[in-house]
Amino acid sequence: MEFDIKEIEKDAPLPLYYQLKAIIKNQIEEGKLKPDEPIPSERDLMDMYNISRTPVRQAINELVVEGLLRREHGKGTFVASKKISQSFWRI
Amino acid sequence: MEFDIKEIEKDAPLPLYYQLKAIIKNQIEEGKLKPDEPIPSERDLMDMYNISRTPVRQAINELVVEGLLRREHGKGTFVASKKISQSFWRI
Amino acid sequence: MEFDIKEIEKDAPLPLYYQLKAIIKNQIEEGKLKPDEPIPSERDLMDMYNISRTPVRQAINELVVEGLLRREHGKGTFVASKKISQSFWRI
Amino acid sequence: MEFDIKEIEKDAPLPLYYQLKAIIKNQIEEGKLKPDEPIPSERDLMDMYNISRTPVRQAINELVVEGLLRREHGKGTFVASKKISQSFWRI
DNA sequence: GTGGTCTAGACCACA
DNA sequence: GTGGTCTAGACCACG
Repeated sequence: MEFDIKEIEKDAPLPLYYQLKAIIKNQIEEGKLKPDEPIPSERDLMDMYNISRTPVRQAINELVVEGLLRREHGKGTFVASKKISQSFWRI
Repeated sequence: MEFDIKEIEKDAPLPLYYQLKAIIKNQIEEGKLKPDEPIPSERDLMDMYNISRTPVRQAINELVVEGLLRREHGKGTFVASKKISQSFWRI
Repeated sequence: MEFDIKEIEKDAPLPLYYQLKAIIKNQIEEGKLKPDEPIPSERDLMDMYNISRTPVRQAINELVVEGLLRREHGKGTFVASKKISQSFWRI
Repeated sequence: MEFDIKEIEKDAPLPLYYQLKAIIKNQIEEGKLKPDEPIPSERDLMDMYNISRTPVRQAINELVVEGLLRREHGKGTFVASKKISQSFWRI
């Protein structure tokens, strides 16, 4: 698993969660995060970007809803296996 | 000893331990588990419901506190003998 | 709030949670922790004693059952307000 | 970590724990198990040799006393780091 | 950023 | 071979 810690701009006009969401989404689409691989834990993301829990969870939540990520309680958050379900629900 | 393996819903809004607690409680109250009979071991409950030991122990713990179960180290967990103690502690 | 970080002995015959429970209990009874004051967070206690969350929670759980502590989700764990409830439940 | 599952003879005149102890000792001395490496868990050893918990623990206990193994609660049992302590205590 | 729940293990103490 | 304790994490629900 690779995870680039690109920058988040705290003064940017874009919400923190939105920037983080874009970063994660990018890494999935670029293939740096592969299906069924774990992404960094919520706590790690908080520390990596020095942001609080709220934007981290909002970013992940939306990516889960969009079908790009899958959470497993007590285990972690993973890149979704297939993009089928994603496009299915997006209709 | 009979023990029905009703279903636990992993996506339910109710915690796993709470669902398991309700199942055990139910079987005691329906008389499927009788006083002084053993319930399945913690490891068996883990396997039966495909859950981890933590929710199993929490379910049992609470039923012990409520006076419905009694643990015996090295021997097992049993349905409490009388309901007297139970109602006694309930005020 | 004062909290003395007395020692926990990892090789002691007493379980870690039991030692921690005694430490907290002591400080309440000595008045170093006063009613409605918060005790250190679970994660702080983990760090202070270099132990895992399990014994920390077990120590606190038992003190809650004994009426010495009160938890507030999202806020913290506090010394119980009165000792009345405590002795009440003790019979 | 390598661990050869040599045979244990259940009908042998030697106690099970003694045979297991010899097997583990052998693998440490042959260097198949290296310092600070974990040995198989107690449960795994039970399953590997189809023996009960008692001989497994007795074998490990004695190797701990002899300074060849070191236990870490909740983590595992490891080959001792140095043989110094071992010979030290053996005097 | 707390407490609440859970995973997936391990060793320990008691029959 | 049970229940008891512990490790080292994770995500969840609530401020």
